[in-house]
Amino acid sequence: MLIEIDFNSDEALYLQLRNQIILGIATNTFHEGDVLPSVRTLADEIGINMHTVNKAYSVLRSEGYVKVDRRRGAVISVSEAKEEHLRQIRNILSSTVLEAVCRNVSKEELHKMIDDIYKEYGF
Amino acid sequence: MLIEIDFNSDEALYLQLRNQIILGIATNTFHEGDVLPSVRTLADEIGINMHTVNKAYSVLRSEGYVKVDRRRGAVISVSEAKEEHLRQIRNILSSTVLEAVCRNVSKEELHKMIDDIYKEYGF
DNA sequence: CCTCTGTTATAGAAATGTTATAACAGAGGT
DNA sequence: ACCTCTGTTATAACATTTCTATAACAGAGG
Repeated sequence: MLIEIDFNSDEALYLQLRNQIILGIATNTFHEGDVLPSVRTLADEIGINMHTVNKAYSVLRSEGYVKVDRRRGAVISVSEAKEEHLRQIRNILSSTVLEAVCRNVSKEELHKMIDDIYKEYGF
Repeated sequence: MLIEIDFNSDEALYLQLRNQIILGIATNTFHEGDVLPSVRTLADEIGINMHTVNKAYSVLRSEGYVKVDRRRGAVISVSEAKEEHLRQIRNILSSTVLEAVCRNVSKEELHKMIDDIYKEYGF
């Protein structure tokens, strides 16, 4: 998978990397059980430090997207704690809804946006 | 309005403040034209530095939630550049949708969540 | 044994967040 | 005129976070 990092972005490198990997999982570029490149390999490919990649992997592990095996490396393994995921996503959505309400964006418009995004990615 | 700041949160103080004010606007605690407390007053009330409040106000201004008048202070004035707001909200939603897809959260579940959040706030 | 994993421990540089003083210009009230 | 209230600007200092750089360690496999 092509990982694209924008060094001019104000988003932290390890978060960009996290997001790219989540994108990869969502779009089926990475499948359950796939092994991500080692921290050193990926760091070299992207041209960043090993520890930055390690931080991204640690975040992904703590969020339940990968399991890290000392011998095999980081393996895609999406947690199935759905209740917790729902809570987490609800939290993010809450902020978005508040901003939408301020901007006179209706519930229906948000629904449509979500549908559009699903279509856009072909889900 | 009661502004609640959590000093143990890992979220920056100025962002917590920004979010609380957006919450206030969304829930109609703050209305169009209302004047927010001066940076010094609010800083004293909360117990933080004037510049931190100023940063929150600056962010809110750049995002189109308030207009800052040198004589009157920060006045609630929600921008009406709806196209831009839609783009912005769509961006935030995109990340959320990707995470949802990874977690096997369906489009319908997201719709329901949004409806629930709207209900929760009484919109 | 050698090499590959992630992990840990330091250390330093750079950027960001927060606080602290101080001063300025503009507007309103007295 | 004077005082006081706005936001704004300019410094400075400090803590935290982010990113890099080296180095070493333990576990597993060839």
